[in-house]
This record gives sequence, C-alpha cells and structure tokens, in this order.
Amino acid sequence: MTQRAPKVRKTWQRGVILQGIDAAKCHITAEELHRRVRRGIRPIGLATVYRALESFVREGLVEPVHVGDGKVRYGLVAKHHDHLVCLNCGDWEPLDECLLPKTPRRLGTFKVTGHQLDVYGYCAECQTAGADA
Amino acid sequence: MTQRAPKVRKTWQRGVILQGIDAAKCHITAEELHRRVRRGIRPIGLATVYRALESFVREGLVEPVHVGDGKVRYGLVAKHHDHLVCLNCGDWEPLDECLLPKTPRRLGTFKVTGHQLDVYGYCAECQTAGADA
DNA sequence: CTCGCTGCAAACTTTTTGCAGTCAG
DNA sequence: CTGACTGCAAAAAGTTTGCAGCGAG
Repeated sequence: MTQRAPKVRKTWQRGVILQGIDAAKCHITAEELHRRVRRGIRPIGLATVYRALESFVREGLVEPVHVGDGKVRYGLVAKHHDHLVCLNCGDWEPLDECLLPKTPRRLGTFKVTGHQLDVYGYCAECQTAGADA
Repeated sequence: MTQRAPKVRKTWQRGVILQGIDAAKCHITAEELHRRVRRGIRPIGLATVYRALESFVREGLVEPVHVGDGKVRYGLVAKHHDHLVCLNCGDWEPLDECLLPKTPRRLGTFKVTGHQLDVYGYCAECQTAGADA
C-alpha cells in the first residue's frame, strides 16, 4: 500500500538502454548512454533515457553514483564497484574489490541496503607530473 | 613549477563564507550557504560564494560531497564525516564514525588522500511507514 | 601599484516536464 | 481497450563566466 508494483512495460527501448548500461565497463552518464543507444537504427530520445533510468533505479536494477563532477552516472547494481578518483586530473577508475568489507545490515534504526564509496587522491601520472602538495 | 601558490587574499566575504560553512552542522549546498551569508549586513553574490568555495576546495580546507540529489554540498575537511542516505524519503544524516577503518595510504600506484562514503538504505520512519521491498 | 576578489547578469549544462500519439499486455 | 511509454522541445535547476571596479598586500 505504500507503493504499487512498478507495472513495468517491456519495450525495445528499455531493452536497448539496459544493454547500453551493461555494455559500459563502468558507470556512465545519461548523456553517454544516450549517445550510445542513439547509434542504433532507431533513435531514442534523451528524455526516454532519463525516464527509463529513473525506472530502473526504482526497480533496484541500476544505481546512480557521483564521481566528483556535476553529473550523475549510472551502473548496474549487479556490477557494483567503488571508485578511485584523482583530485588533479579528475579522472577515475573502478575499484575491483570493495574497501568496505563488513557493511553492517543495520546502523541503529537505519536499514542498510547499499553504499557508494569514492576514494580521493592522486593517480600515478599526476604524482609524477606535479609532485606538489 | 607545477602550480604556483594560490596567493589567496583575505577579504571579509571569504571570512563570512568560511564561517557559514563552519556553522552548518553538516554539509550544505552552495545555495544554502549563499542564503546564510546573505543574512548579514552586506549581501554577498552567489558567484562569489561559488568562487570562494572553489578556492577553499583548492586549498584543502573544504570538501565537496554529493548525497544523492543533484546538488553539490560543501563541508569543512576538518569535520569530515560520511552519510546515511534514505532511499525513500531522500533524507540523510551524518555518521559519527567512519565505517572505513583502515583507508590505505596507497592503492597500487594511487596515492589516497581522502574519501567519501554514502551508505544507502531506509530510515526508521520509512521502514515503519512502508514496509515494502 | 598590482592583481586577485567582487557583484551582477547573462550564458551554460544537465535534468525534468507537458502533451499527444503509440503500443505492450 | 487501458494506460504506461515515447519523442520533441520548452522549462527548470544549478553552476560558471565576462567585465569593470574595488581593495588587500
């Protein structure tokens, strides 16, 4: 009674969009995803991408993450991973293993279902290039 | 030779802005900060807030974080803390202690200097209200 | 005096929304 | 059929930038 079944309708667009997210090696922005799904025969509107994304997030299939720039990126929950973000060049890479070994299921009265961890620092190139700070 | 000293100039506006951040109990958005510093005798422009913020971040005094909505929030690095974000109501609260006990100083060739952790789940109220999912 | 900081408003970028037609169930 | 999904384009929302004047060092 809190929120009705999503009643999701399966359209080819949604399939393409979901495949687009799956095909990405890491989390991607809505814009990149849009560009990607646009390459197909039939174009898909940007609004549709956003709406499908929103729907997937509600369904728990996709998770939104922020990596430091002003854009929201999306990725499959099934492929969850954290990020290593360079403060100098702004670039980032996925982390294979999670640094948060024991996420409690519960924190006080809060029910934990997931997390997003971004580790900040400097990548090898930026350390070499400018050994400041 | 990589990047010259910031050569920061101390103006009363910057003082007010920094105090505004310090006065907040948790991370706040640029907009909230602007509203807060605007309450003073002399108004401070929104652009100035953004520029001062950018400057503080470069200086390592302030850290930008994202809590799930589309806005960037700022807080003092000295008061760093992670967040507990409710997926239902979108509300969030600060976490006293860090769940990341041993952040390595180094991950491969990557030099780690900090992190941002957001724990997602459902707050007490939302669990009670709608016991779904 | 020099040059970084400030204010205002316009410009930008990213995301959301209205509406009418389409199509999955 | 029903109503969720789609596309387009306009609207929002949030952040950045140009420019001329001010003032800290």
